[in-house]
Amino acid sequence: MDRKTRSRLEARTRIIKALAHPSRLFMVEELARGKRCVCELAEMVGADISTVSKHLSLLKSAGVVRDEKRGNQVWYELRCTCVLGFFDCVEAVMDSLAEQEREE
Amino acid sequence: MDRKTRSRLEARTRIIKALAHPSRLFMVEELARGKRCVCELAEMVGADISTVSKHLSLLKSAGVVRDEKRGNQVWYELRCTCVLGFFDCVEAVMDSLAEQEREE
DNA sequence: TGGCCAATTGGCATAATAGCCAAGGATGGA
DNA sequence: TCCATCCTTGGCTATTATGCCAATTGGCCA
Repeated sequence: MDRKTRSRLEARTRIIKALAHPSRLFMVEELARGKRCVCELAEMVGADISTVSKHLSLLKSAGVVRDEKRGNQVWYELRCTCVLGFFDCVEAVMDSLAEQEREE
Repeated sequence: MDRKTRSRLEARTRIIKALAHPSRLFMVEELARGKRCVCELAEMVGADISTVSKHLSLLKSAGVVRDEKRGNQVWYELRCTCVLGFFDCVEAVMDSLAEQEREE
């Protein structure tokens, strides 16, 4: 694996890692329905606001979401709805895994 | 976030996490071209065989790949090619991120 | 049986993540 | 100006992930 390939894969990995957490998946699904502010998401996720803020910051730096300040609130929105396409595939893999386990 | 939702998201997370590593991405792309044995992949990735074996074991338990013993070798193959669809989306997110950075 | 090769597993050290509390910065209203 | 609210950041600990070496398993062949 040469340096160029590795660098390309690391860039992809940053985005995939950003999605690889239950709370972040939850927020992405929620943001697919519309903009939400941090305190709303924190309430829904059921974690400390600082934790949720860090999750959002991570999603933002990965390019998955975008933020917008309004007064003293910060609203987040999905930047790329194609991310939702991930989930269909993930479901397919899960079905495939279930099938595999039945085989054994 | 209720218990049922969390459990569903954790299941999805397992699969996404399995893809969230440069070497594993590399192997998935390589397996998209056809079956490969562990030593071939280890050679290509440029890591210790034991490391590659653990990566493959992780991908397998996530349901992304399947293995098949032939003599004293083990061949791996993609179980669900839809995983490749991830990458198109990832590219889109990366483009979107580049755009975001130009804006700022 | 003994030796070799492929692969997995155990063990360990290091690095990266996650989550909370506390502190700080910004905004809006009284 | 003072205070409350919203959010982010720093700091810390606990957990998890990574990658190597060493040891082990399993198959093949002489």
